[in-house]
Amino acid sequence: MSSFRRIAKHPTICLAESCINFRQIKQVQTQLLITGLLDDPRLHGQFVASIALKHPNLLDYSTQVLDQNTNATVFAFNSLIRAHSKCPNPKKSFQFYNKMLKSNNPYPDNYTFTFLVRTCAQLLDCGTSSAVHASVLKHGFETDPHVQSCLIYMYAELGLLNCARKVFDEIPQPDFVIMTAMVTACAKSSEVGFARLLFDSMPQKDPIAWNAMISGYAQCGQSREALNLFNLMQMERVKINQVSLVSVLSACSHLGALDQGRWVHAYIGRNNIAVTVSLGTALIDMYAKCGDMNKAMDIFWGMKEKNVYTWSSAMGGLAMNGFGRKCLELFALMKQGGVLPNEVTFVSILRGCSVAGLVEEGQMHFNSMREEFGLEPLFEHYGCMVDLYGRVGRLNEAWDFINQMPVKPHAGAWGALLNACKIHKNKELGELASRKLVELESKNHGAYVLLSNIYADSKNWDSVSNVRQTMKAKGVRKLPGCSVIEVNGEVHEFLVGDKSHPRYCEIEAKLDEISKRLKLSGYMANTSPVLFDIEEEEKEDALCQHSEKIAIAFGLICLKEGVPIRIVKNLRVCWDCHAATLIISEIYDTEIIVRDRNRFHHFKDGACSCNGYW
DNA sequence: AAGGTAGATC
Repeated sequence: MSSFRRIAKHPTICLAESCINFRQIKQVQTQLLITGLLDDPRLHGQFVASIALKHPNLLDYSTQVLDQNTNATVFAFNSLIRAHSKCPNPKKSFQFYNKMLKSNNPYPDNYTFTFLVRTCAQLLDCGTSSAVHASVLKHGFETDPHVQSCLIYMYAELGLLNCARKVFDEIPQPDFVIMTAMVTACAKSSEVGFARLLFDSMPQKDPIAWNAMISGYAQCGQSREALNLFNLMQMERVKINQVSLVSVLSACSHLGALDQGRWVHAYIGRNNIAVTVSLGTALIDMYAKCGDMNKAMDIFWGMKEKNVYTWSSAMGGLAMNGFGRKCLELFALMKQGGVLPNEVTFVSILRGCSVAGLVEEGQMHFNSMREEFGLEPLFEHYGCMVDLYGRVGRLNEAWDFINQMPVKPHAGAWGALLNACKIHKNKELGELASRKLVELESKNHGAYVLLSNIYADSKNWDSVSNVRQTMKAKGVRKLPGCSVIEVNGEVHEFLVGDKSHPRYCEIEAKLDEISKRLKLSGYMANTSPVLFDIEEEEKEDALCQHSEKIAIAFGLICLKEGVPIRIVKNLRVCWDCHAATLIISEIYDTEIIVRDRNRFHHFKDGACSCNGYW
């Protein structure tokens, strides 16, 4: 006979788990009381656990039930600690722990500590966390692998990689779950290189370990590495699941790699992979960030279940692609559907108002954040409001808004004002904004570049070179412009003045041709974005070397007629490139879609979706 | 009767 025995759940407990409301639970409790079953500590524990874990809205009630048996088991206490560690007020977990300690009955066990550590990870309070870690040591559970991986997870959440590392280093033979926790911890703290070393040293890796490493790369912005590792995962024939694909799609979104993203979409269909809410959301985000908003919305409407992530992604995508009103329509539907917006949703809403120029509507939504939804506006929201006023030229209101903000204006707010000053050519306010911006972020190249653009607009070359000199003195460098274009699933990257591409001869000839055709159509180079005070002709030459122009030329060479040219740029599109691209889309009769640092530009028949404001 | 590691909106 085996000594293994499984404790079957009492039928009344099964009944308690299937209750759907408080009244039914009360009935079950009465039954347990009458039959005296609640006096049995084991059944009492099961009952407490079934309420606490299956009915999180009745947490307070399960606490009362705990007190109804003076011999409550550690299982009952642990269940309540565990249930509270997942709820909005995780601090309550400690009440039960303290109660156990005070009466010495029952004693906390290794389970107790895994739940307490999770509570700390939820609370994000360093003092509490180190106190709990001390208790783990005091009770001698530091060698329990479950407790160890929870501790590593907790320190990673707190951003204390050194502490996580210390726990890890003291484990003589970490198993692969602990290794995976450490890989995640490193990636979260941007130590993705070390994460990879650990990952490579693992003798065996399950899909979770692979997914942890891939998402680590994706979250650190190392999107190409994420894709490379995903390919390796396939070559090693590791089982791919939804989590793998969500991370890969996120990498595609960052890169703007539409072909790769489409491949993932096809893979899902080919392998009959169930589209979970997060996978669907990742697909929407990928198509939106690659500029194919129609496809993104097809998926959106096709999803049965949608949560706040799904709605926010779709709304953010619409705003980013210039469909401000559609974004607001979606918000109305979201509210009708009973999904509550969060802070991120409001960033999308305010951006939607901004691109559509709907100032009053934006004000209304901004106020509703606090009044209707109890959400405190964050820096981003204030920045969006400055942008909202500034974009339509209401610069004074933007200025007033900044000065009346209840929080200290951050770089984003001044940056939005500065951009508005550039659009509406307000030199005085622009100078002020850029001075503030530089005070906050003395290495912010964007501030200097925008300011020198403002000066260059009025051909004030002395001031332009002053700005240049300040940049040089402070060691501020302009981030080199870089444009990416995908051709046949292959990603081609071009930097400013980049001549390194193997087909540069063809590209140069194409650039020449474009330049001639532009001139024939009456286009005049707007040389103001060139920061140097050089001769006009040289400036024109320098402009032709902007990375997006090189990428467009390459696209015209390689892509079939009728296929839109899609480009992802790391900076904002410059004014000259914008003007030139408008005409190129007309004379070459091609659609050109450019994603810049902020938003999309869909160029077609000589017009752009941004209407000249970006 | 229970516990450890991976994923989406900024």
